[in-house]
Amino acid sequence: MKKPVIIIAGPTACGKTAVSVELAKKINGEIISADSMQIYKFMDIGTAKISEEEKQGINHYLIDELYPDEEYSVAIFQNMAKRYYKKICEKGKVPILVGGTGFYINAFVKDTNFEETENSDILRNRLQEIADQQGSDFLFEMLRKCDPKSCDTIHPNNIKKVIRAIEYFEQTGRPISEHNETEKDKISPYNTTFVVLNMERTILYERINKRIDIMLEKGLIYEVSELLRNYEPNLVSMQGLGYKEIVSYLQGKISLEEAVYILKRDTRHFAKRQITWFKHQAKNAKWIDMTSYDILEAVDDIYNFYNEN
RNA sequence: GCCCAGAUAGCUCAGUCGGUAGAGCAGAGGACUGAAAAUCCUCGUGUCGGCGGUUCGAUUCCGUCUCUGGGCA
Repeated sequence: MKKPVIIIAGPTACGKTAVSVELAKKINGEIISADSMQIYKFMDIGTAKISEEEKQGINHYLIDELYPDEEYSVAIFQNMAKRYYKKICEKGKVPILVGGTGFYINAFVKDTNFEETENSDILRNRLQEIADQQGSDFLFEMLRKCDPKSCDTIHPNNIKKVIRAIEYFEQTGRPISEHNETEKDKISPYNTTFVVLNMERTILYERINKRIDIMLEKGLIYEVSELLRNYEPNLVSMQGLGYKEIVSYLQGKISLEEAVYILKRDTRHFAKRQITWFKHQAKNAKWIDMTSYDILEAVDDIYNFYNEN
């Protein structure tokens, strides 16, 4: 029999946090965060991280576990999430995976196979240099030599994807297209109750704009300036929404007004990309429209859906 | 009141030596399998301010009106 897991996904600012805590209270659950940014300590306001009071005594994992200069990735997430999943089950509690990073959720649900490889920054940098100097098309032709099949699915301009494909081949001797093929149609080892929270687009965008205004009031600028005292602005963590824009402002590259405009706009774009991902990836998920829905109404829906499974 | 400059896509603007128009941004859709809050792809018809005139034909030239900037009184 497959092990159960409840997944609460959805775009940023749609109410995942509040719903998940209420659900956890109701079913004796614990929460694993599937969020690529809330893992970092000291990054609280910009990531809209749940506060201690908001947790209401519910255990949360994969929040505040790494320092901003530590590496985090799907593979690391998956590893840690699996460990916490087991731990929660052993306690006799229900594991709830909550977050907006769809890529991570997929990796957990399908138990995607990530092989152990050593850090390859040198190779990545070398390939990036080739792209910068000889052009992205040149790099793309390099990919064609080792993995022609990937050239059908990766766009030549998508340098990050091209680099990863070449890197994969260099490290494993096999094309990544082959790997993707086998992992793609994998059947989940879990019995998933997959819920996607969503909202009428214009309302969601209003909530995003408002949430950013509140972040500013709470001291986002101070949070970022404090981070800059100990961490480099080029860290992956500092590329998060709310951080890179405020860094640009603090460095005098743009005005505060511009920074806020860009932050709101890019967060809206991000939400849209999240929705696109779940539409395509979260098959047999139950979508709940939160536009005029109460948190407890949503919790009831999820509870019923969970019991049907 | 007078003079000057504008009025074109949701916004900022380009352009048509007269043959009904196009960029950026916004917005929409999509991809993604070890950077994912990342990265990348696709999508542009709108009384060209109103009304007249010239013309085969006006968004483009002329007149006039309205509105918005700026200047002079």
